[in-house]
Amino acid sequence: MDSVEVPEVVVLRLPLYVRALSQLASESIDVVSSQQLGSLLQMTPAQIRKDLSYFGRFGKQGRGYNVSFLLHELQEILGLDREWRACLVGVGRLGRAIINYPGFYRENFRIVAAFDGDRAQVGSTISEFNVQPMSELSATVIDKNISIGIVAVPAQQAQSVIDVLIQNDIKGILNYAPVAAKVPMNIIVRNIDPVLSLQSMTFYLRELE
Amino acid sequence: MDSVEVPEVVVLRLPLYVRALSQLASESIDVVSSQQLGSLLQMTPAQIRKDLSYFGRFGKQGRGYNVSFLLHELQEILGLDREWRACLVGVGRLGRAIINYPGFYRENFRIVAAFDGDRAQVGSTISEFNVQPMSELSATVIDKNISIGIVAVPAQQAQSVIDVLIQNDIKGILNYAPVAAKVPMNIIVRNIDPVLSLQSMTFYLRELE
DNA sequence: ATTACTTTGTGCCATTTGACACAAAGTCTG
DNA sequence: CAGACTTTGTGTCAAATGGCACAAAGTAAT
Repeated sequence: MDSVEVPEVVVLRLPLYVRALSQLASESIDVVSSQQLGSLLQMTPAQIRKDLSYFGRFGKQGRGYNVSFLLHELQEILGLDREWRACLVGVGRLGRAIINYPGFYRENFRIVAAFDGDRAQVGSTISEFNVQPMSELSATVIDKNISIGIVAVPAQQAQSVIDVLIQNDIKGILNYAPVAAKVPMNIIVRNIDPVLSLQSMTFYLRELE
Repeated sequence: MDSVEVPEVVVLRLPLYVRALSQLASESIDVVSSQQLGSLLQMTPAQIRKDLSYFGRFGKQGRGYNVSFLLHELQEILGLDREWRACLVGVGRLGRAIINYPGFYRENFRIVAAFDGDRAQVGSTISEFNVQPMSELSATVIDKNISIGIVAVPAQQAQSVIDVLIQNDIKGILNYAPVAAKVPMNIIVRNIDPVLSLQSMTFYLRELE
């Protein structure tokens, strides 16, 4: 099947296609060309076609791509045709915002448990979640079939939290802490770090003044 | 000076170096080699040296880099040796979390105004901010010398908000809305989109089950 | 049916990006 | 101060990435 390894950059773009296609589907648009998709996403049609060609031949010459067909194919490729369960670690300001963010739920990501290393937080209730101590992580991950850990603790504690998650067989980590996590190669980490984004932005803004 | 254009990938990595160096400085470490920095950040020493070489010769052979010197140099290169003022657009759940996030302030990014297109929100007070109507954006941007716009409105309204920001001479946009913003080339956009991150993560998690 | 379009999938090439490896320059030890 | 290390900065090459351009395959209109 995948005789050639799919480059990671390609995988990173697939969700963009999924989002654009969802949008088109919701507008009852049946067919879309790589041209149109490209102008929606600000990228060249050739890149879109090439990305898709890693996975199959989804289009029709002279016509384009069937929106709902391609959408479903991509969702299946990305594993979005199922529910994913995550646990949150850290229920400070950031953690609470994450729990209350409806965007995860809408895309079939379920936060099903919340942990905190701070004794003072444990036992409190945050929007229907009972905040559990880290010692219960092991049992809860198995019990609730959790595969993703969301890290929202201060920088100093992040690495040790990540270590615990990995020890408990978590394979994917969404890291909001401002640290470069050290993890084995088979663990997938995604960092959310608005400060880094701003700090690279100012390099270009600076030149304008 | 910059006879060769600095690649954007390099600029994106500089903030990582700044962060690591800050960490080292706070531990009173005076000197660091590209080797050590590399193991901290999980990258090859050669890449670090090459990245830095775009901007100057900061190291000493046989010794490494002076931490506080290199830190200051990079901060200056990135324009982090000054304060940057931003306005927030959208004071829903996400916007409120952003306002209350102390990480921006700590790194010299100041949110100095908050706007919302929703009449119902305008006039309310959110942690000392008076929420202003979009009609006041133009005057406030000039008045408060704002150069960055932080977009935290629903997807549907994002593009029009971004258009307004650009019309008012905002050159950098931190976009939390799940849309591919259409902007002229001279505008710098950084997207914060945890759902996209998760959706590319599951591609790899899926293979494990 | 024929002709003029449209659009895909991909071979090919140019550009970008990353890593190796080494001379040059400095440090350290005895 | 000599010799063994260490480490930078960069020339060179290899790999990854992106875009062009075109044959093949379809559509549409007369």
